[in-house]
Amino acid sequence: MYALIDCNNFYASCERVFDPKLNGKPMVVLSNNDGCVIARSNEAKALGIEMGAPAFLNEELFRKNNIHVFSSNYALYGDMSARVMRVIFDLVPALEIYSIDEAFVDLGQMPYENLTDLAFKIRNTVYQYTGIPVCVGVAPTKTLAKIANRIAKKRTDNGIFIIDSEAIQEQALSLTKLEDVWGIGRQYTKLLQQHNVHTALDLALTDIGWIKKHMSIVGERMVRELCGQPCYRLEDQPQAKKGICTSRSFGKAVTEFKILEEAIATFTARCAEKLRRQHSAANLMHVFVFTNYHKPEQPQYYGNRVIHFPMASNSTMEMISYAMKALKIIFRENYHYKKAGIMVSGIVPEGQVQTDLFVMDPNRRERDRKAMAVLDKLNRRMGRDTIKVAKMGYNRSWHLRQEKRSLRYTTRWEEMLEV
DNA sequence: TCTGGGGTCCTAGGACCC
DNA sequence: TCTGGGGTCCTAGGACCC
Repeated sequence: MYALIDCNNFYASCERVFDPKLNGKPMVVLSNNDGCVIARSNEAKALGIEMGAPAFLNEELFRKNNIHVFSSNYALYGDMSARVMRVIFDLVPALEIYSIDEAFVDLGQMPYENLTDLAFKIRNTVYQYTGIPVCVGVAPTKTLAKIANRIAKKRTDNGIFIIDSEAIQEQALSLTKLEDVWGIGRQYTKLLQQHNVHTALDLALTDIGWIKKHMSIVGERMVRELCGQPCYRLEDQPQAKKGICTSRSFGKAVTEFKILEEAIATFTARCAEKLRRQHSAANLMHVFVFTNYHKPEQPQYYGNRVIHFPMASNSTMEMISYAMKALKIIFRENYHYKKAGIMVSGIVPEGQVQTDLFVMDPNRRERDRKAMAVLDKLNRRMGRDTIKVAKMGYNRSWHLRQEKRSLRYTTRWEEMLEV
């Protein structure tokens, strides 16, 4: 059996832990740059606020209903997530962290009474230790555990739902709409509805050959999982990423080359950090800049350039020097840039970098490696960008708009909650 | 003034290898 | 008479997830 543990309205719940006045009140959390609604409390959902709704179109609605609005505070959510995961990990044999607010657990052959006890124990302990409410769904496959969790959230009072018999499984499938199945997106919903498939139960009963033909092996696995046949195991060892991207929309449009340089240098430094954290190096870098496509009346431009490194790298200094060259090539005067980013790929393990006989001075690589190790250590201990490359600058004009961010209660001494 | 930021996997087709 | 049988790697495009 698998359990899926999913935090309720996670970002909203994190805010409530440190400001209990918000309990029972409608509230939303906005995306980076205060753009879209990305989390809603139940009260906000009940008021009809849609996921992904642009904030500036809903200001009236927010005001009229006294909805509390927050900028996203990823320092807080990331740290709270780590705490929730640690609490769960202490109670179970193996844990797969699936997303910032979800985890799968493999429960093996545990008997029913123990499953129920464990599910309650997880729910109660996480709430007691972190203040975050979670729901637990238990079923013979991951896809069914997703469905069980959904039912636990929407249709139970105690936040637990266990699929442990064929009768319950069939009932759970018949209560689940097609588009709510894990792996069914917009396109497959359209395709399947044309073939008179409307619920998860209809999908489970669809001819597997037809599924394979129209939805590939991925669809076949999904249908088998719905029938109770496990096709996915617990992945408790996180895999190294195959591509890493750091990109941001700017708080306000950028026209100056120098400011764009600082943004690109900063994004590159983040990508290099992420590479070093997973002990990888990249062979390719993709640099891109955008104007604002929501404003078709302005001149539009999309500039992008791919750089092949002479040797795979994860050195912030080296990568920034390549990124700056790419930016010089793609930059055009007189455009209002709204977004930029860096993507790295061709990722290899740090210890398996194919060396180049002619290009790079091996002494410099070794010097960079040591410098990066010291930089990471200092920045981990003293805070991000305590030591940084000068090109990343001090100009904050391109930074995110975050007008309503709460304090970083758990990661900054100076922002700790005062009682 | 104003619309997020990350990821994964699969398939088909083309170019190449022996 | 009548044109083999195996592979790999890369890219683009399309689907999906949180």
